[in-house]
Amino acid sequence: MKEALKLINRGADEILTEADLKKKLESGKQLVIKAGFDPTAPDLHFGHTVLLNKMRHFQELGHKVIFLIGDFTGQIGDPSGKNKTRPTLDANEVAENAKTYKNQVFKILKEDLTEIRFNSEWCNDLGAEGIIKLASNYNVARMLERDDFNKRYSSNQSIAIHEFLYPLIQGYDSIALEADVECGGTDQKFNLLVGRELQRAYGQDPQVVLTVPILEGLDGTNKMSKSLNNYIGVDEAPDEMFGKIMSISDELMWRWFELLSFIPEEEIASLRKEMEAGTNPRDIKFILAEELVDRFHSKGDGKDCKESFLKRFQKGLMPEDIPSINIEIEKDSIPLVNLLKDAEMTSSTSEASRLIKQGGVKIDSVKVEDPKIEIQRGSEAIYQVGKRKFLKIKV
RNA sequence: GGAGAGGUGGGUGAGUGGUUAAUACCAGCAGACUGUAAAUCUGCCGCUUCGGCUACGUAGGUUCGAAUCCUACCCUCUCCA
Repeated sequence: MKEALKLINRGADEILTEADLKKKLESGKQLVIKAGFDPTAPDLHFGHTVLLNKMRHFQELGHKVIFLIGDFTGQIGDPSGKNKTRPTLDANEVAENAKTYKNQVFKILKEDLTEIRFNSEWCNDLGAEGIIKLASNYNVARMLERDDFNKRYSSNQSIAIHEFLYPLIQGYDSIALEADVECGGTDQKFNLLVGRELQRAYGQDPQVVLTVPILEGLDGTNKMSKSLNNYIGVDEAPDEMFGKIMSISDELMWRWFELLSFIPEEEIASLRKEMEAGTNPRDIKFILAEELVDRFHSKGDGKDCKESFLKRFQKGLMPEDIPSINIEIEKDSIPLVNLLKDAEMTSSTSEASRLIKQGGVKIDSVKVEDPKIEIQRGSEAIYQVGKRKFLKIKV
């Protein structure tokens, strides 16, 4: 029991309440562990894995994990006026996204102890009556306690009524699933607590709320998210993943060790001492990068990445596995700027021309000086844009 | 329903008829320096067939000329009912 609690506590931000958790664990029954995911963004990144790791811990203790896809909530769409219109998903897209999730989550979760569910299963039948009944169990004053509502309310920004419904529906999911524990990021704390109260109102044993810290993205300050483009996807190629991990700040490295690594805490502490004693922080970052690449690819890939990384940057060599593409052209030659755009190495010809002027474009390791050069048909070369983008293009 | 305030490039936010593709800051990108770190410095930061073209909520209008003036509409916020 002590060990179980220790495992669950590792990397957790808050457990509400630990006494309740202990009681549930002691009951000896298989607990239902729930966590919700957005159906519109099926690509998991490292930020999500903090949560998945925690769910995995419960599985190690024999409990059942429910990976809940909020397709019902996703259908309602746009949560706040400013965020544009969120595309509403049809059943096919949802199924497609669920498949993507499946391919990704089982890199961490145990398949036999995981159920993938959709909240439309029960929400579609809720009806107006059900929603009103649900809403009657909560009140506006409490709702306004939620941090983001509070901020918007006091700074005179709009809060749409249906935004109040989201936490309620999320809570209803817990009722439908009879969840024993719900896990989520710290930013979900309020919503998770609503679930707790609603379960009580519906005569259920309230769920334990477990929050995990939000992982900072590559920039080191903002939370990792796709829209900020500061993320590492679990599906990314080994080299890409390795490179991105190496590019994080030393500060952030320790945070990632804490939240993503499975290395025992004591060992992490001694690594920190090593660094203070003069070890190159880069070498310590290698340990992190290797571990994570191994986890999301195959054992040994991390080491390979490290080797090619060293080759590339210490000796200034090209990476080994450069993807290559063919570009068809109509005339006998094509301006370089257009080629780069067509190959999607830059987003526009203007950007390409800018980068060339700034010395950021190389062909076969030779810096391009003239933004107007043309590439002849039949040529094949390795193009480099910036430090990280390499592509072999055959014209 | 009434009165008022406001909607500017990824974000914050200047700009009230004319060198304004639009001040400034942040973010982002490239280069230098490094450990593909941070910090710092430098440059860039709408698109283009390089002739131009399209941009300041939307649609019209006034004008030689509008983000700036007028009209209608849409949206957000405040106060009153």
